[in-house]
Amino acid sequence: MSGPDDARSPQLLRAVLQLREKLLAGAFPPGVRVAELTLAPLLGVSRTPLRLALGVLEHEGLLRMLPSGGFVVRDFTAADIADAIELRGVLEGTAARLAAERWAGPEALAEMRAAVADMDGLTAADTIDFAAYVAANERFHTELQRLAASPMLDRALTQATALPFASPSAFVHAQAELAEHQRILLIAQDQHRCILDAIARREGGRAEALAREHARLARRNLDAALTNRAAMEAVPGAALIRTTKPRERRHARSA
Amino acid sequence: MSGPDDARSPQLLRAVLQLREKLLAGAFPPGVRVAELTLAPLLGVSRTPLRLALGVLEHEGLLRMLPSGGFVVRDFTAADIADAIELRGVLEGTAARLAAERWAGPEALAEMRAAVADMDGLTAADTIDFAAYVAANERFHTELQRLAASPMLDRALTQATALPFASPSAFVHAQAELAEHQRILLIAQDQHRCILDAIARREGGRAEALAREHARLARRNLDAALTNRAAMEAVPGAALIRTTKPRERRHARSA
DNA sequence: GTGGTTTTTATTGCATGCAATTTTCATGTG
DNA sequence: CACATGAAAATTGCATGCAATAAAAACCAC
Repeated sequence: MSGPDDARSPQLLRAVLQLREKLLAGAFPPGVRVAELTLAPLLGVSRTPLRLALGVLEHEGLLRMLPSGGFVVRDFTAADIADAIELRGVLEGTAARLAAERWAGPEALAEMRAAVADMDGLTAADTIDFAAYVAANERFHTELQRLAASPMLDRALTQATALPFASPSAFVHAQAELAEHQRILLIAQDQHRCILDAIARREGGRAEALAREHARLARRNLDAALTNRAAMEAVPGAALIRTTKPRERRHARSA
Repeated sequence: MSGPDDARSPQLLRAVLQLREKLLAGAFPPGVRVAELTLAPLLGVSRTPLRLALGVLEHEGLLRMLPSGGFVVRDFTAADIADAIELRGVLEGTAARLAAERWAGPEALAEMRAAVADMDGLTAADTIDFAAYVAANERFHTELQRLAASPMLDRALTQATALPFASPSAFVHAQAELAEHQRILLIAQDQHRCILDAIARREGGRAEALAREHARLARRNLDAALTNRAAMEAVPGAALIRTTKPRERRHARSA
């Protein structure tokens, strides 16, 4: 799902993985301070790698740095999420355009064609295998990124999709709770086909517009999920979404 | 120039600033390993904050992490820089579009108007005050970002412009060395005016297209500078640009 | 001289102690 | 009861020691 966490040392990796999981699961409510001395024994690592991990998670956007030092759990408004999705759309649109302009060789689009074919089969079935669909969807988006052949764009996309609800598959599970999920999935799949077609024909502008609109589908899912409690629960990182007004948290105690 | 380095502790800040300056000045050639024990005394900080600083610079893109641990100085191809500029164009285009859609209140555009007026005056003069122009230019781009009112986009733009040659003013100094610099500056200034006009009229699509093309001007400057040694020297971080083929650095010794 | 192996050196990653600072709690005052 | 003041506790940021590991050097066989 998220970027390459590898190439990092074991302790740091453990700390990042565990802490990220806890944060997304809502183990620490937004606004509370995450204290090193509290977390270190909890995660089974020392303060040094833990501090690095906190920096990583801050960079990912899950934590916010305090001016006086230390970190607090971030919260996200619906507007934040909408903007994150919009940003992903812009970046994937650029990836689609670059892919259309840059692919070369007869086999260049084979992998993407395979991913689309997979999803074709899955969406045609009566009951949808969501896990398999998510896998194929990720494959499609990863391939899009690869075809763009732009390390700089890679970096930007990695950061943009690091936020859990900005990832391409963020709302797939939530869709299962929605009445119109079958219809939405069919539309998404048609967009996949059209994007691939535009790339194959080197229609960069069309590919970009389509990829943007494809992300907008996630935005619509967000709007739908915001009025559907069961759907919202299925969104990763739901615990970090601010539902109430900027309420006065008298004492946002440490955790 | 770059993002908010504040809110970080003094030692870390010192390390980041000094090391970044040294890297951009070319104190360490690309490919060499930056060893903590070598740098710590050089920068006057301990290894702990230095390690954090290395992480920051890696995130900025100036350093690359080795699988075996440690960091090496990155190098950049012309294609990398072109893509970084293209990416900035895409993001600033999005900022311009959002600004057009979102600004409110009679005074919202005052600051941007002032920046444009400043540059109008400066470009009309016989000899151009480059320092003042750079300042006004930064003001314009900062204001564009503010008007977009999107924290997520802010993050992406901050990362994208962190690379020295991707910053909006990266090639202004290099322009001074080019024969056609006066003409280029006039074009750039006209683009500023048009972007502002499009935002004021809420013509989002036009604002986006203009901002993209505005970044393309930097791309043209890059192409020009690549064939002009004096101009290239004036580009920040020129020492990190790979000019030769991926030559075999037998022993890229530590520094 | 070249290639492979062992020894030596250098470097990173981690743990922990300490001082400075911030935050919290308690107390007193209007 | 609100608010300012001061003391106590907690927390961060930094420095440094140590073990594991990677890189380099030395060495030897061919």
